[in-house]
Amino acid sequence: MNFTISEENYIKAIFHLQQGDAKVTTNELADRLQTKPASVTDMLKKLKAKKLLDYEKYQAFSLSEQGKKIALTVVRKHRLWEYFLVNKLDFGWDEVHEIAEELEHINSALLIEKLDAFLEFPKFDPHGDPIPDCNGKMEQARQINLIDLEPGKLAEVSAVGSQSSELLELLKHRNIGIGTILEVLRKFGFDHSIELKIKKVPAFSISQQLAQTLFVKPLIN
Amino acid sequence: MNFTISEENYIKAIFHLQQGDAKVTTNELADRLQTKPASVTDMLKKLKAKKLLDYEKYQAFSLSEQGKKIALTVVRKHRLWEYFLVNKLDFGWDEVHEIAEELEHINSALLIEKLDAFLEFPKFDPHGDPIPDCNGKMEQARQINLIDLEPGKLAEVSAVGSQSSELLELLKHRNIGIGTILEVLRKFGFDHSIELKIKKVPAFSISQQLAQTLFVKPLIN
DNA sequence: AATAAAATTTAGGTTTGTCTAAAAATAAGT
DNA sequence: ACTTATTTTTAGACAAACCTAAATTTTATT
Repeated sequence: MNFTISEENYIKAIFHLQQGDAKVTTNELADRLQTKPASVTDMLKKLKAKKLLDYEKYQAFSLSEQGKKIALTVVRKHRLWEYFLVNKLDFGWDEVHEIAEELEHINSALLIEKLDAFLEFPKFDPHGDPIPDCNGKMEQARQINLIDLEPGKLAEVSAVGSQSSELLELLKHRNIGIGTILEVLRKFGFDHSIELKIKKVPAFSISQQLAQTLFVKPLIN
Repeated sequence: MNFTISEENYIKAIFHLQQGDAKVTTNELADRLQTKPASVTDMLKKLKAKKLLDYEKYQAFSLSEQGKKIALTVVRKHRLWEYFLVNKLDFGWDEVHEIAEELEHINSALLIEKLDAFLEFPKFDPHGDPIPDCNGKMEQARQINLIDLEPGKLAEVSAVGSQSSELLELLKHRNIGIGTILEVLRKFGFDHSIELKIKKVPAFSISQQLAQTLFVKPLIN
C-alpha cells in the first residue's frame, strides 16, 4: 500500500475539494493541480482501479472510504510538518507550505508517530487547521472571521454574525450560505474590501462590513 | 540548478565510490545502485551534459568540481537529517538510514540552514561521519577500530596499530594498505572474526586480532 | 426536442528512468 | 600478438505522468 507522489497529490486535492461528501469534477481538479483535464482523467482511472475513488466515466467523483483514509494520513503528515517548521525551526507560517508539500510524501509511519510525540501531539497546525490523529480523527476546524482568512485559502462558510433581513438579502444575491466554499483572492487595504471566488461564478468583491459578519472554517492543506 | 532524485542519487553514489579522486566504473556504480549498467550509461550521459561529471565513453569517470559540490550538499542534508532523527526523534542509529535517504532530497536551502541551527551545528552524524558545512567543508572523518565498523558500511583503512613485519606480511598478502577501501559483510560472534570485501577480490575473513590492529574511516552515507 | 456549448474522454505523442538483448570497445590470457 | 572474456554502450521497449488535438458525452439554450 504505497503510493506515488502524484497519486498522493491527487488524493489530497480531491479530499480538499470534496470536503465532506460533495462530488468533484475533472475540470475543478485539473484547475487545482495546475494540470490538464486529460491528465486528470488518466489518474482517475488509475485511482479507481486501486479502489481509492468512486468514479464512473463522464460523472463527478469522490474518494472511497479507503481513499479518504489515505488522504487523512497525507493531511496529517503535511500539518505535522508545518507545525514542526514553524514551532521548532522558526519559520514564518507563510513560508512553510511548499516545504511541507514535499515533506508530506516521506514514507514512514514510524517517523510520523515519533514526530507527533516530539511535537507533543499538537491538535492544530500553524494556520489553525486541525491535525488528524493516527486514526484519521480530528477536531472541528477552528472558525475564524472571513476578514482574517489568508488570500489563496479555501474556506467553508460556517456561520453568519447576524440574522438581519438586509444581510440575508445580500447573501442570497451573492449566493452565499452556510456550507458555501469560497476562496479569498485579494484583500484591498484602502477600504478593506475582499475579492472572493465561489466555485464557477466569476470573482467579485465584498465590503469590510459583510466580511466581518461572516465566519468560515479554513479548508485547504 | 535543481536535480531529480535519481540524479542526486547517482551523484551521491559516485561521490562515495570515488572518495577523493579515484575513478569509478559503470559496473561498480550499477552494483551500488542496484540497477543495470545500461541504465547507468544513460545517466552518465545526462550528468556529463550538465557538466557534473568528467566522463568519456568506455572510460572510468569522476565528478567535476561542480558535481562534487552538489554531492556535498546532498551528503550534508542526509547527515543532518540522520542527526535529527536520532537526537530529536529518538530513533536508533541503525534505523535512520532509509528515512534520511528520502529526506535528503527535500529541496530547500533555507530548511537545511534552519535545521542545522536547530540542531546547534553538529559536526558529526550518529554514525561518526562528518557533516559538511554549508560551503562543503567538513572535518576529517573519525577514525574507528575496524572491529567497531558496522556491517554494510564502506570504510577506508587509515592506520595500522603496529609495524611488526608479521603484520605487514599478512596485510601485503591480503592486499590491504593505507587507503584500501573495504566493506564489512558479516561479523561472527563465535570467534569475532569478520568477513570483508575489497573492490573486485572475492570476500574473505580476517581474525579478531587483525581487525583490532586496523583503523578505518567510515565512508558511506 | 433539437442544437449549441461546455465538459470529459480517447488517441497518440513526449520525457524520465528503467529494462533486455545485441553490438562495440577494452582488458586479459596464453 | 591474437583470441577470448569482460566491460560498456547502443538500440529498441516499457511504465508513469504529463501534453495537444480530436472525438464523445453531458449540459444548457432556444
